[in-house]
Amino acid sequence: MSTRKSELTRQAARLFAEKGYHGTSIGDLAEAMGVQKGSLYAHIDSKADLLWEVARDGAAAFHAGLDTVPDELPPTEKIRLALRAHLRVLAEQLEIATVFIREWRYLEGEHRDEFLAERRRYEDRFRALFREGRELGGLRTDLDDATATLLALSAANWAYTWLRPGADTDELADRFFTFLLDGMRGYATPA
Amino acid sequence: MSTRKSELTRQAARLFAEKGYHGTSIGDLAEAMGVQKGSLYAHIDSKADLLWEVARDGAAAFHAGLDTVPDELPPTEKIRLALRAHLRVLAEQLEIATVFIREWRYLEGEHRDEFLAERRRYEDRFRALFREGRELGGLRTDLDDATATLLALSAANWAYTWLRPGADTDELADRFFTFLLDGMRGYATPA
DNA sequence: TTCCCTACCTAACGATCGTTAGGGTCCATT
DNA sequence: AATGGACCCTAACGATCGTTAGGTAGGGAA
Repeated sequence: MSTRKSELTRQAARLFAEKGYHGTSIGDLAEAMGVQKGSLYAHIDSKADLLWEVARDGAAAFHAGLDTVPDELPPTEKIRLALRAHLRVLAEQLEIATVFIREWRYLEGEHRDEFLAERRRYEDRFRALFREGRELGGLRTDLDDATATLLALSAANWAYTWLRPGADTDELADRFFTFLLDGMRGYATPA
Repeated sequence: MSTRKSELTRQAARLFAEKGYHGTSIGDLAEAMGVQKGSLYAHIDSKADLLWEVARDGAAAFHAGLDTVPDELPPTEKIRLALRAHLRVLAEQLEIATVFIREWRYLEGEHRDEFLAERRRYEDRFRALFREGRELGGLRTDLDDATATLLALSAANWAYTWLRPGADTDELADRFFTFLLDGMRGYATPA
């Protein structure tokens, strides 16, 4: 892949995250590249394709994050590392991640279907960790793992709205993990 | 307020939520109203004003939700009811809530500032509940209430992406509440 | 030297954008 | 009968939209 093309998708991710897909014009992108807007079509077929490429890169980044979690660890430890991986991708590639989380919905047709499949697969991989934790130990045996996954992924996804690039996401992920596992109830006040 | 005007803001909320603010044209709005696009300007000054009105309605709805939580209850109970209120607003006014949560960022100038102030105030009201829980009992005395609030509000906000109108949000809120308070760790596996 | 590829240019296309001006119709109130 | 307000129309404005066609400059490979 040529240098110029990858620079263009980088700028696209930045602008789509900042101004939204529909709020970003081809002219904006051309200006960011220091080029006339017609010149962009040497690199892309359409604006929609650009969105697709950024969204696809985002999906790949999040999946790659989960891939770093070793298989043989205890389930709860894998959940902790999965949270770390998710937040790390978010902080290190915030603009691409923002497109993955928020702007993907402007995809149309096959691209949209393909994206949704990848996104569902990512959520399923996450969900499997909680099921594993319930079945193999670490988590409560009566765990509602669908709700548990929802809670964890909600926290993980919403972070794109407030996470600052360069933050210590490992420490933050561990704090979230502790909350999710142990809760926040006071010791002296049972149910 | 005239019937037509409020119908227009209703349609605006619906379309902004569905297609995004920049993805919705004045022509789309006019078509939804069964009217020529120029005719809309008898009711509004600009498209931006319309976004502002929907966002403001959203802020009012969420604040009104928190207002229903009685003051004299135990802190943890207030947190449970606050979660219920938030999810109820979400489910009952999903389109307005979506604008409140996602589309507000296309506001500009004073409207944007005013919105952000209301939003911050809402988060502060939420945060106060967790601080109260730590100080007055119910939550752990060593609670990191900033992170706790973040976790709860993340779950509450992200719900706009998957919540279906008409869902039993009270039961769902209680499930989230139980998770947040008691965690998901298994009894046989202490830290 | 010739050839091709990458990269960008200029110039324009038809469509659509948000917005405005001026006029018209209906109806309730006076 | 006259008034005024709510509501909508037509027609157009200048700007901007995404996209295309055809041409040019430079550099590395043949």
